[in-house]
Amino acid sequence: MTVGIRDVARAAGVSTATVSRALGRGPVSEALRAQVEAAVRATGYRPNLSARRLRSQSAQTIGLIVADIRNPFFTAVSRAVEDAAFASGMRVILCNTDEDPAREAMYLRLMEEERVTGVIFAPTEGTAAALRDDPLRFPVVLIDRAGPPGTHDSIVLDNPEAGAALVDHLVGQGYTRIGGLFGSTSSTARERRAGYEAAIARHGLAPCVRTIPPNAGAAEAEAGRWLGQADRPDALVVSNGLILMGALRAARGLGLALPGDLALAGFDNEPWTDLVEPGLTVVEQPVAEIGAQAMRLLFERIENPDQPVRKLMLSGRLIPRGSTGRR
Amino acid sequence: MTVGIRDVARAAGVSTATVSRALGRGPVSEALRAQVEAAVRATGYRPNLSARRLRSQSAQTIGLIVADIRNPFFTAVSRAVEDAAFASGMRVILCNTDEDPAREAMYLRLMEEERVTGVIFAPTEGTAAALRDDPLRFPVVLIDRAGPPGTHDSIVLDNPEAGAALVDHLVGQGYTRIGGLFGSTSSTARERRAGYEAAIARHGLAPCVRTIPPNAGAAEAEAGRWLGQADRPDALVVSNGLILMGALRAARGLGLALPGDLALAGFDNEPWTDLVEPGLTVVEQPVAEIGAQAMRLLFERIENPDQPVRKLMLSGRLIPRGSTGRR
DNA sequence: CTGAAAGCGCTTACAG
DNA sequence: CTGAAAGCGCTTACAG
Repeated sequence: MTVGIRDVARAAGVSTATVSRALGRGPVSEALRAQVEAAVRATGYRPNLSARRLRSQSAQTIGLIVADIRNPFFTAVSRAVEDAAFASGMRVILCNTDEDPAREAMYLRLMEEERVTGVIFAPTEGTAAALRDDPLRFPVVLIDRAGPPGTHDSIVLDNPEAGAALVDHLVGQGYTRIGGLFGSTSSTARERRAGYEAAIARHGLAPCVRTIPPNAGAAEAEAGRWLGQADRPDALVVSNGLILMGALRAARGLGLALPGDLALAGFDNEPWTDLVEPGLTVVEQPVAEIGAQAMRLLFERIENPDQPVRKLMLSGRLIPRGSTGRR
Repeated sequence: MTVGIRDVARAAGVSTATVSRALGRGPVSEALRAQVEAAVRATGYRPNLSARRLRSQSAQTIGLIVADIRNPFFTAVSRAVEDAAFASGMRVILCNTDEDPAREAMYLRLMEEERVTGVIFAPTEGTAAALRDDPLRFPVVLIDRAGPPGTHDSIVLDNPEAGAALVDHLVGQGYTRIGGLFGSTSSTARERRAGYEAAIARHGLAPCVRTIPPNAGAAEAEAGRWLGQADRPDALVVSNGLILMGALRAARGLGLALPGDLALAGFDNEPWTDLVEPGLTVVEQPVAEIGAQAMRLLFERIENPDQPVRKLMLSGRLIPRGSTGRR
């Protein structure tokens, strides 16, 4: 019923091998190539990619496994990944894990069964750690969160540096009671926290940290409790864009003025962060660059499987705005 | 080198047919099933999905073709689609078209070659129109933009109703010089404009419309020119969230106060729209519902290919906020 | 440059 | 319930 390569071969008066060569880059005379192309048009032939993959042992497929595509960081990265894949004639399988190790395991298994060309993966800390004992069967580049040193290529923000930069900025603006609200599931949040703590110590200040599931709802609830207390901090550093939004809502809900009652600073230069009043001080991540570089690392790994493991570290850019105005 | 079903069969002391049945839902005795499972574990076997697809003629794959995953509407829809696919044991291939007909055509061809189970597609108007003459070879549900009546299942917002609702609301708040800034490439924008124009006429007002490429930059530029004129409108209705953001930036740039100098209302209840000052009046689309229902329509179409074409129309919800306060 | 033939790794009638 | 065998639709040595 559906037209296969044999039908095209018959219509063109050639062998299936010639059809295959004419459609690929095989050596075919111009005359036969034209006949084949005409036959393809006449029959409406579409090659079956499953058959092609099985035979050629090449899936031409990239897996993209992220926590949640709705997180703007991953949205932007996924777009860059898809663009690079498109340019290389590859398709992208999209997977959301919700930071659930069971879903992560399921999708990693799927990637094996798909015999994917490679995978871009943002793992939870537990899964990343497990990667040491049980390395993946396909080329992979970890994004946003690096795994154990030396096991897989990765591309991450310089998180300690960025966390410290926010503290330094706040100290420079005159704040001294600087709290930190960090996500609890990712190495990213932990590294940003480490940078925060190092800078706090360097300035001779007292650290004050709370950790939460990295979503806006949990952030708003926890920040609401915290900022409602009498001994609340006068500045808050948070570890991602969703938490930043939750903290802002909490401050608004308590009637706290920014930056008079509270300074607020965080991560991800999302378009809304300069539209709110006051604008929010953030560390901008080069999101498109991260996606594009991740694909570059992946392709180079595929090209040369035995090259040493690489870790690419990008610096964030501090964008000071009104939310951290001088105290 | 890689372990196949034959290796598992050998290790389990059974035929490959039995391994296949044990891994699927075929009839296998408990004893043999246990042997097979042990052999799978021992060998680390992973079924080859390309081979399985080729043989079983079932791709278990959904294609998702949208304009740009970074548009929050498509971000949310894609998440709902992936959730539904995951629940049904299917994978999702993600495609961004940038509203480029050439990219749309390329991805539709890819879907044919993948022999996908079905596709969720947000087409440009031109491509949607072409679907009438050359219907797709796979089940498809159009989202956000319906094609020509009766050719494909679709799920859309009641756009004329929503466009009119925004005008009615503005008129009720005392505005009379209501302009419309609409995207130029989608039927969605055209329908919202039609609703705007119908309501404007019904109220005996004068329509005033400009159209632009549907992105924030173009919206900011055009709104900036428009709102800088002496005879500028006192209220603006815009056709999506990106344009809304651009228009807000333009108003801010011109120093126009909302709603005193200008009322502003649009589409998509993105999280930031109630964080800016004043909050922005929007029509909220049931984004998760749209994604989930699209998948339901798709599965039902796959189940029953000959059922009549269905068009599911969902009403938006007007959320009045400060940006359209009483004149 | 071209064709006949083998085979990628599975599933599924078919027969028992 | 189980196995031997055919075949899904391609690509690719191999030989000419």
